[in-house]
Amino acid sequence: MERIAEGEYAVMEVLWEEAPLTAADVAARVPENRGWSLATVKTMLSRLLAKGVLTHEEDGRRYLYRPAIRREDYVAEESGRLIDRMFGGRVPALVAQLAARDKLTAADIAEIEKLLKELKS
Amino acid sequence: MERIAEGEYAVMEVLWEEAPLTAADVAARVPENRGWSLATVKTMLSRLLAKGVLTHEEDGRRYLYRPAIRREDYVAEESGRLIDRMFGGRVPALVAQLAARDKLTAADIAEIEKLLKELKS
DNA sequence: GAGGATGAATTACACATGTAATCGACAGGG
DNA sequence: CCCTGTCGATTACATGTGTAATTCATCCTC
Repeated sequence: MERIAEGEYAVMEVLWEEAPLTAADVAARVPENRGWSLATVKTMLSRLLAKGVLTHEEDGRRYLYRPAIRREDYVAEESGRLIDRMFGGRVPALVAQLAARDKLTAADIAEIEKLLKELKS
Repeated sequence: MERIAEGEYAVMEVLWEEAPLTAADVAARVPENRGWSLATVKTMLSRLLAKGVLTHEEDGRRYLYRPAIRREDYVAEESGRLIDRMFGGRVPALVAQLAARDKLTAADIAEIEKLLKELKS
């Protein structure tokens, strides 16, 4: 699957949240803190189309954009890539790292334990 | 902290494994499948120096390179970044994702549970 | 029907990255 | 002492990315 750059990912998030949308709609929904102009968003949309991760259908003079890939699939791929690169593919190594950095709250721990318990059943 | 590109990261891995090293040593230790020339490795080293994530000391006419940042720190930052972007900062969401994708072996699960149990004590 | 708003497409440009080649200095072998 | 190999430094160049401006067509409003 094509890589999606960080900025482009923000556009994908918008469309995973709600689709189809026009370019203007997407621009309106992109997080404020990006500070993007409509032109910038349109560039992103073109590039995402070129990468094949978006599709568009004509709606009069405009396009309606929608994702061509599923969020879960992309997220799974990226997570896997990071775990492979940084943790030798070992998920426990990632969890150990998070633990060592105090990234796990008591609630997180409880939730993960519950998840794992259900997994085993 | 400065971002480290994927290729550059491979060079950092070498130096985290063993340091200090000369440029030639690093090149010799970079994974084969990269297929990099010595020149390429030297470019990487320069860029990593410029980013401040490596230091070098003179050794006669050569340099000896060594990491200026700790692997754990960098890995922690990158993991955090991914978890923030893709899972809204929620580690359990990441674990759930991995579970749903069958990325967790029984051994992984057992190991993680052990880890979490120790954490609580 | 003319002019402004709005769409997508095209072009722009700087910085990052992958992937080197080349250059000038110098050290060591003959 | 000169040649050759080796060093780091400089330069190169294509592609990706962030961030638009410009262009050209078209629709809507007055």
